[in-house]
Amino acid sequence: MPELPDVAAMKRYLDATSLHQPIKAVHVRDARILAGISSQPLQDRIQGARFDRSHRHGKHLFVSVDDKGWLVLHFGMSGFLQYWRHPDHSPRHERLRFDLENGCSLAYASQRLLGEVSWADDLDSFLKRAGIGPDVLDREFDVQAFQQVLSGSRAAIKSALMDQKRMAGIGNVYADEICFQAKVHPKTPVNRLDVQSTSRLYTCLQRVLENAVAVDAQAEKLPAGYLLPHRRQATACPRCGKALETIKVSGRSTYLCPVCQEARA
DNA sequence: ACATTGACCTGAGAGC
DNA sequence: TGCTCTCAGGTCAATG
Repeated sequence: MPELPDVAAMKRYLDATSLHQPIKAVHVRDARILAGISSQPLQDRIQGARFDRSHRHGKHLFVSVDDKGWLVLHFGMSGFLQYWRHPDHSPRHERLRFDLENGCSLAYASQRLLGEVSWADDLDSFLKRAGIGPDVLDREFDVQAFQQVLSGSRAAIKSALMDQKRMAGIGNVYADEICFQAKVHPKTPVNRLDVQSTSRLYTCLQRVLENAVAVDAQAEKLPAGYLLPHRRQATACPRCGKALETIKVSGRSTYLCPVCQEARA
């Protein structure tokens, strides 16, 4: 689930529920989720403090803790946040829980443990050290920046879109959507894209992600004509009605319309 | 440089 | 019901 729009929705959720409350207790329910910090130091830093504000970059959510540093949340394939009031509503795969002063709790849950929770003293150095590229919805990530991070690549465009070192935020599902909207075959090598296709990809990237953020990443609320809600049913192309195709690109399941996204390479 | 594969984990769902 | 197999929206390392 958690690509840029999903993480943006979780940021909104966290901001609306959990900021400015003193944190009474921190429960590490499964320490395997922690990376680069162990339970005790994490508890020491957070217990008694408050979450000030949050910041999203790509698929990472950073939560400022009393301006002393950042709790870093990455959700892997199956992570999410849940906030609740009554004690028996904790989510199934709760890995980390914060009990707030107001009696409510915020949990980081993750079935598959593929994400990780860590700590950063400074955002920029964290991102730099992790090699994470620019956030694709950052103002500064304009079409020139997009061309720049693609230049010299011979990779399949879908793989390049998903490469967090080039640009951060796009995952398997939205990469498919962007290619579909731009009418580009996901396997097209980057160096064989013409100027029009590249700029169309950029425009679609922005529009798709902004639309998804606007509806909190709820697939059923996306505009008509999107591919995403039809995943897994492998039905008909929402644009031309022809049968959708399922292939592998860099080992990942890929949905496309072979008519609308005709391969030219 | 790039694709592929397997690993990391834990299920859900399909097929038998 | 229960078993086995495949698949899942992320990323990393090893290999060709």
